[in-house]
Amino acid sequence: MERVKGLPLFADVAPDTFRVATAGAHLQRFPAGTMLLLEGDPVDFLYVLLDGQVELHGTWNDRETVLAILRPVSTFILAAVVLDADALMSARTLERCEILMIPGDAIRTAMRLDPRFAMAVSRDLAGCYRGLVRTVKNHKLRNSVERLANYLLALRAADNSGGVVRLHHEKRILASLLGMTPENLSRAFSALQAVGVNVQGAVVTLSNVAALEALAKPDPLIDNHAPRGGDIIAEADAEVWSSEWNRAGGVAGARTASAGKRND
Amino acid sequence: MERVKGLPLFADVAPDTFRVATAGAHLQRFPAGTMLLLEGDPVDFLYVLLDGQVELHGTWNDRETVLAILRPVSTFILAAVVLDADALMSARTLERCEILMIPGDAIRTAMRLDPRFAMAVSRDLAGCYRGLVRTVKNHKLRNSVERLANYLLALRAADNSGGVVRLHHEKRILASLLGMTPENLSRAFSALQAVGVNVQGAVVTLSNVAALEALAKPDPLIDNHAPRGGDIIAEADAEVWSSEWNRAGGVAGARTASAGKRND
DNA sequence: CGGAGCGTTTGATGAAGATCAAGCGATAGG
DNA sequence: CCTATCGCTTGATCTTCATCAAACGCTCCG
Repeated sequence: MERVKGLPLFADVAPDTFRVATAGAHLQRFPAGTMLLLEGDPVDFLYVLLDGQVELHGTWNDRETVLAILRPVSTFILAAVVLDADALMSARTLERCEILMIPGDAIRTAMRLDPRFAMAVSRDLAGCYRGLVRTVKNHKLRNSVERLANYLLALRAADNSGGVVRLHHEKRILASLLGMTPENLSRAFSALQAVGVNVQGAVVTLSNVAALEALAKPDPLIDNHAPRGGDIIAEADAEVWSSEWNRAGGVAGARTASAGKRND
Repeated sequence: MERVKGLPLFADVAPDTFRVATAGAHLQRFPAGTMLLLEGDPVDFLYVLLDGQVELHGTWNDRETVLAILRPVSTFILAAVVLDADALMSARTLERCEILMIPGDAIRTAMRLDPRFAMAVSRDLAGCYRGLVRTVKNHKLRNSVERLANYLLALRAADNSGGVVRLHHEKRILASLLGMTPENLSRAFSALQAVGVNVQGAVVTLSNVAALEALAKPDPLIDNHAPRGGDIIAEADAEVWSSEWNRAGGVAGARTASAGKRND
């Protein structure tokens, strides 16, 4: 429960509101591979992932694509809860998970009672929205090798790791997340050997980060390199971090220069 | 000003809040082709499009893609305002526009004062978020001909038009929005001739809607066919409409059947 | 009226990515 | 220990989409 109170969503909230919101909430454990929610289902609960990994995916016409992979602590399907609408994504556990389920009614009631909570919900949603904007830009503006290269750099930044990065998921899931087939992910990795990327199972070594960056051309307006863990847990925090880092000049103002050039 | 008060964002709000929020707001006219905002810029205002068309786009590495096209009445870059973050998208007028600009501070202050307003902001953001989820699914799960087919059907539903649909934008902009080149949009239109689609400038005639639907396989979890205009102006309203329509069974429960099949 | 400019279309070609098929390598179970 | 399974890789082939080039049709304007 303390971990829940520590969530950005509840951090700034009056004790009464917290009680209202978490009334009827229950903690539940799920085995790996459990369908938590099927797209099209009405959404009765806000889910808070406390431990494990959850995959959000969408299907159409016998095709399936992974839309996001969540790691603790994060909330999901908040948007559907706010609107009391049907889920647009399905949710499935990738590992054994510990999840807090908060009734949607309680959330909506708490929002009406406490403007600080409503504000926190807005911030959370705004963060998720901006995350999706980044996703769309990533997919429409880059090819698959570029997406993979930037994914590796983002992972490096998030985990504050040096030249060795660990993939957190199976490669076929990563492939779907990045919008390609497992075969092409494999080929994309080989293509990145030329810039010092080597793969051994889940362990990826980046022996030439400069070359990788030259190929990837990471952009703070697509890739959020906020270091996760510590202060930054919610998307919203990462977004604010990104803007501030950007304003402070980022990497020697590299972005500023290119922004000026674009001003034609 | 009455049109602003009529926005879902302000509809349910106390008069005091409305005054706070619109303090310092000013109405402005812009000619066609004006850059309202460049990605990476700090966002000082919430924009409310009252007349004209605005394009939101993103750039990377000399490539550019259209992310959304807005028509009145709609607000934009609300997410950046809520977080006081930098813009992730650039905004450009496509025609002469009439735009209300509300200082971001005023919005954030109003949210803290009035939970109903904060709730309205949350609903708006949730609606936009779900719109983007639909966009991502559309792009990752469908090829270009399928995207065009569904775009035409959505246009038909939105405008409540029969077999004749009018494109609201230049084809090269539509192409970018749908994630393809102008050349391929042209070819996609020719491919759709086989299912009764004919193009003459901006006028598209759908002489065989059944065949078009068989090819497009529209899905309420990707395509929101809420009829725009009338009650439904904001994305959030459209989302709620979609869920309710879906629960009521939609087109003879077509969706329900396929959802059941997916339950394997 | 004629021509410049622009958006669109059409065709030819090339690159990126999907699919199909087979083989590799680890892990789990008999 | 052997083998079945599963995820991953590799190669060959095909589809989809982008690019390049040229022509068409339209509007605007001298």
